[in-house]
Amino acid sequence: MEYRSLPDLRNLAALRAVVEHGGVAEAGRQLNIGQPAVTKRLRALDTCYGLQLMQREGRRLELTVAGVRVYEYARLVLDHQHSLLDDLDSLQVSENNLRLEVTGSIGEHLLPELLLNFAEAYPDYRIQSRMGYTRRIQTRLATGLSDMALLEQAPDHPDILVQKWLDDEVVLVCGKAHPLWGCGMIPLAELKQLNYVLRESRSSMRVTLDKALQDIGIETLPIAMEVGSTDTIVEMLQRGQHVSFLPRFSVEEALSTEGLYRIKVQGLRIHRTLWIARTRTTLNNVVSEAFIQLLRNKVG
Amino acid sequence: MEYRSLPDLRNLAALRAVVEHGGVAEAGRQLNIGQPAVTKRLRALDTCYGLQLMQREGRRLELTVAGVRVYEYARLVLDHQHSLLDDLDSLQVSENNLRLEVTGSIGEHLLPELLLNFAEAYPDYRIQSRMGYTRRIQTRLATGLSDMALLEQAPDHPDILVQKWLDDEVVLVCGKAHPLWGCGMIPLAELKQLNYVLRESRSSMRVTLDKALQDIGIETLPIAMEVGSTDTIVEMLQRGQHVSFLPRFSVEEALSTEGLYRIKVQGLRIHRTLWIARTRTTLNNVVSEAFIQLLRNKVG
DNA sequence: GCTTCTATATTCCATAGTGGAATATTAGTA
DNA sequence: TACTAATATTCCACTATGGAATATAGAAGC
Repeated sequence: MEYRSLPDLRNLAALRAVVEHGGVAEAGRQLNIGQPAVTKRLRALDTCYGLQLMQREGRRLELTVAGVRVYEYARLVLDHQHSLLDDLDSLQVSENNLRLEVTGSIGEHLLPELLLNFAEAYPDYRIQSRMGYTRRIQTRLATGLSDMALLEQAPDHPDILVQKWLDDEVVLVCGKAHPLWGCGMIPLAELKQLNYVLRESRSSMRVTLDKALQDIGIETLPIAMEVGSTDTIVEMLQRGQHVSFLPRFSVEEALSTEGLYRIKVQGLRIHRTLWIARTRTTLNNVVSEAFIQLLRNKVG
Repeated sequence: MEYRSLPDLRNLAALRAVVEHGGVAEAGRQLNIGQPAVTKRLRALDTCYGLQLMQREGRRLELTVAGVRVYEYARLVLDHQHSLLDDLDSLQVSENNLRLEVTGSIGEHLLPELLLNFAEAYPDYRIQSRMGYTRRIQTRLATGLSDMALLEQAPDHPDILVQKWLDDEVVLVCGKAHPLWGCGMIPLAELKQLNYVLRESRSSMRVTLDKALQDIGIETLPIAMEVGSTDTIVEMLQRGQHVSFLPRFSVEEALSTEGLYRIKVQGLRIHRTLWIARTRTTLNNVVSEAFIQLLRNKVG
């Protein structure tokens, strides 16, 4: 490779900043360097690639066609550098630290209390938690970037150990303004009459739901919208236009404070399991033992 | 972004070289710098990421866990830099230059002669050609990285104009050692008795072939192997174990020199079209006009 | 046209970083 | 213990970097 002609990453960062902040001076401010330094970095990039990457359009600088390519490269590289740092951070394994990953719904609705309880019970141990998609979490477990995960789907990977955690249920709910509020039990056939807002179709909850519905012969529901967050769906249900299927644990609170109503459906009961997944490396880890202890007690 | 703490790309290149050439001294040789310089670059990377990336195992340097991540990042970044340079090269549009892309089979069997003829007829014009997969070619056309393409499949994109070029045919062939050499016509039903080596299933030829076979009620053939290159397949056919379906234009020569034999099949004739695709920007381009002229004449 | 305003480009300089030559250090090996 | 084949360190000439001050270019007002 043309070692001597490699661009300087700070040149690329400068280009990116100029593009994204709309000017050399502002870019300099963002990068904590002066305006002349930024100008010189743009020059250096031009020279490095042998092309003009930006040109003045009036008093503003615009990317040239080549500039666009380089800018995209800059973004790619800098974004990856960012997530590299993140990954390296996750590699800092320590004896008293557990790197935990959870799915979005679990992170929103179950994790906060768990972490508080844990911190109280084991003040010397630390849990480093983050949310992510099931897929990504699996990868991170498998590649040693995390120690343990709480999931809505059991991963199937030779290096990942799974155990059951909680029984959950997918329930049909509506808001106070909906005609079915307080309706009691409805027949199965009525499901097709309703108007749905659901989590996106690749979420674990949807996988369970779609399979369960298919089992009882319902192939499609009238879905008005697919949304990425449970809380947003709960918001939308308040309007009274729609109903939704949601995991029970995530709406427990709304149900008890009467923010949502659970519509029972004759002959429909969708059970599922929440899972604890971990890597072999955590088998003798004290923090993970303590945390699993706590996970089990909270339910017992 | 942490502008001041960005790694130097040459540090990453050094890391990569050390890993891939198995030593600091050899890496230095590859990069045309001395061994001390390489060592210092490794040091600098360690400092930059705050972690040791390689450590001595005996007299050899091995990547640490963190080192593996950084090495992967280095590869990503440097490889993309490489293809960025390639792309920038393709942006060098000029009046007398045509950036042409062709699929593998066309590039191997039809292009060489076309280019020779063109160079002779229009010594002042230049054609810059490259081979690629249909998918990638379409993208490059659409994003302005190339001007024209010769394809086995017509792209469906609003900015890409297509016109028919040649009629082609997909034919069944075998080598001299095969029992069917010189057999004349065989019945359709015998197709399932043969043993096939075909182009990979996502190639344009296969798309045509699979569709045609399906139309006459043949869902699957006994495929012994899928191979990425027509020439390799022709090699393999010489062994006499297998037969193959191949585009006629790519075996024309082998058929006439008796390197291959075409097995006719009763009631099976698979026609298809080869296409000329180009972007709107080439509409007034002199080189593209001349080239299309030539493409049409060669066929008449 | 002339001035003013705002943004980018240039120049000059102190300083930090780079690569090479020579040399020290380390781990394996006879 | 001496030898060998690696990597690490040191020192130095040289280049590149960023800041302060200053020049220049385009837009807008008069």
